[in-house]
Amino acid sequence: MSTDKLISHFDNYLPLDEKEREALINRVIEKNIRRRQFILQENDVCRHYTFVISGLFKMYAVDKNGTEHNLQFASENEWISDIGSFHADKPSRLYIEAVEPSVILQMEKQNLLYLYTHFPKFDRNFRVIIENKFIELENRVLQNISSTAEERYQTFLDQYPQLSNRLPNTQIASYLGITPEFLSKIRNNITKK
Amino acid sequence: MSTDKLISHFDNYLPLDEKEREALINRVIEKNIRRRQFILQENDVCRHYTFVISGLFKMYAVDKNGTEHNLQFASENEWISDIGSFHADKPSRLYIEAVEPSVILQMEKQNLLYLYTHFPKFDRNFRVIIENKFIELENRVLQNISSTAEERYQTFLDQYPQLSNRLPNTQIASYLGITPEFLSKIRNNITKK
DNA sequence: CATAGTTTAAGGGTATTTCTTAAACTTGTT
DNA sequence: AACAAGTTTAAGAAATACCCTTAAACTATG
Repeated sequence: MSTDKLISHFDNYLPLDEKEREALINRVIEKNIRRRQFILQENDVCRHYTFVISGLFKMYAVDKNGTEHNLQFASENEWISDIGSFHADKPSRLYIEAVEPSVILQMEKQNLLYLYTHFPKFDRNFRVIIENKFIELENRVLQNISSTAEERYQTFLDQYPQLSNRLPNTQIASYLGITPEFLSKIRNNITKK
Repeated sequence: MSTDKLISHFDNYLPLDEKEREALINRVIEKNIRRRQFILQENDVCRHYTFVISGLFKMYAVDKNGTEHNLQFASENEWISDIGSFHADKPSRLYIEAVEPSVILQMEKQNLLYLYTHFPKFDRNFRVIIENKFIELENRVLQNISSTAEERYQTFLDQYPQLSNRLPNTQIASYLGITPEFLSKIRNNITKK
């Protein structure tokens, strides 16, 4: 069962007991998502925390020129959500789109709040989960303000080797904040070395 | 008392009851910090969560050329810490330095863990606190990958007007990921408009 | 409380990085 | 097979860094 993956995801933190497991699996819904299908679109309120069982998503904003800017990727065993929109019930500026055919588990806000209220362990576990995501994001900001595009690309390859195989370079360029043409040039430079 | 500021900080989340307040104030230490004094230096393990009562700090990394890159500022009623170093007990790559004479409250890891274990509300409150910081950081990443230096500067002024008065432009440039000279040019451009 | 020392801001010139545009080519999808 | 999406190349333009000078604004302390 795909809920097993979610249960054992929590083994990386404080493992769930029987009651918590049951409460959790009764409050998530499994969905199959096609490639290019959206689970969040701009101006919609983000209503779910999404846990990826298999597949790959990108979360991005579209600027006034229509250019996409990738804020985050999420693959197996990762959570993805616009948590600003989710918690404030306000329209999102972001899209979340499947890059590969995917299977996900989704939890609505009222259900997450139920878990938080009745089982403090979820507060704890999600605190630690988001602390880790925060650290990751802090490193990314540091890279962005201190490194050249080529260094950022190398770091991306080192840090997410599996992702770099599953994503087209256009998507990686968008994540790094550079144009696909310039990434192509960087790759050419690296090859020559 | 400066601990009152900390207590009422939590009123923005789930307010603390009498026992929680007492547990909290018994586990923090107040310190006066001089301008330019460090509360964390590279290669030291970050041993405290620091809550700023008054004053202003910058957290930054120093690259191989000796250039500082500001990851974060923290003023009144904000938490600052290298949480990666703090939780993993590993040497930090960051400095936290007072930009102004400051008063802080510091909590050691064992005390924070005590609060987490005995009063679930702290898990909850720190989860929400870090969720908010995560959202802020996500917005900054989006800015970094999608906007010009001038746009980022304008956003900074709009978002942190008080900070922009208390910080020299060199520090703001470092936060934005540009050179002080280029920020000076940007300011010149803006004036002309 | 004055002055020397340090930090900050601004300006100009040149070098480097990165973007823009456009076209050709390759690969993947239906 | 046909269309869409992704990659590469190249030339010129724009954004930004780098280096240096000068002047102004702090700040420490004799």
